Amino acid sequence: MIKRLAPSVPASLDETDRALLAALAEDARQPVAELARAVGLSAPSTAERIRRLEAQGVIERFTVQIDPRALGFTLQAIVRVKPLPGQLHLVEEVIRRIPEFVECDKVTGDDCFICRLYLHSIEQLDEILSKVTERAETSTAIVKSTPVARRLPPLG
Amino acid sequence: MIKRLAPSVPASLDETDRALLAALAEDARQPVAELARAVGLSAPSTAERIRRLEAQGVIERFTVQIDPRALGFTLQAIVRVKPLPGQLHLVEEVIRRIPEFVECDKVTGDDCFICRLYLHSIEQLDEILSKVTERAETSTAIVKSTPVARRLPPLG
DNA sequence: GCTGAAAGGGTGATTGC
DNA sequence: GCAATCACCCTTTCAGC
Repeated sequence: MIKRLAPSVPASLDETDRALLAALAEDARQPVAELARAVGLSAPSTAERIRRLEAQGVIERFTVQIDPRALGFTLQAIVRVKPLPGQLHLVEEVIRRIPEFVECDKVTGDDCFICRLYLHSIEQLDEILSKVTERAETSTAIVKSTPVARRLPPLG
Repeated sequence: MIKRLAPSVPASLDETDRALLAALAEDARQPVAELARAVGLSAPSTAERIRRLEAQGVIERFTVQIDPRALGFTLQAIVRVKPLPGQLHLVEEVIRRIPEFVECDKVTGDDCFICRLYLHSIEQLDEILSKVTERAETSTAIVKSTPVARRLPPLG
């Protein structure tokens, strides 16, 4: 396992690093030789850069992207959650414990949390939200389509 | 490259598949032999399952998770966007073209789009939103913390 | 589905430029 | 930073069970 620096250490990335990250994001399993060709370096140099990007914490992990629909999650909802007075921490804990909440951000403004839910059915939405509505007001939006799927931020 | 089926083909996954996906999500680079140990199968069988999961489209891709802070994106915002009459498609196109919008869902309800922005500074927020506000009303929330970072949906 | 073995390829380290 | 080499490990594929 590679020793990582603190995550917020400012990394100075050149054009090659950015190209490398883009290529890795697309296919993290391609051979180093192929990556090297893509970024215009030799294989050893490329391998070295990948190690460095990992050590710097720029690359957090190598992972697989899983299609939620293939797992039966045919529905996505985005829910804004505004805890009732005194319920903030408890609401956060409840959300954390319900695995269908696949993402949750605490934000400024009236709605304290904005969360993403993966669901098998619309009935399940009701079932899950009922665990929250005793302690918070919720506002639900069903995802109809995704014009921009999670993508890389600009690397340039 | 592996031939993939349509993404929405219902995959019937057993416990072993789910364990395998969880292990891969955590570290997609670990040797098949290690994965095999984790799920209690032999290496060849495990490799075969991974191939099948790819062919079924359950695994969409092998990728790297990149820390946006390491790229200098110290700020995240979630913006609800409600296009003015007749501006829906144009707004969608504008969002698509601005790379700082790293995610955008079209949803039911009054706010047509819910988007995530990666930003270098608060000034940049203003700059980017100004490209949208001619054609839509926006409502912005700044991310203060992330109680639940993008995680796997329940595999059970 | 398993084991065992063989073949091929990629990786990682080293050396020298 | 590059190129070349070498040893090692991993993967893949094939038998046979």
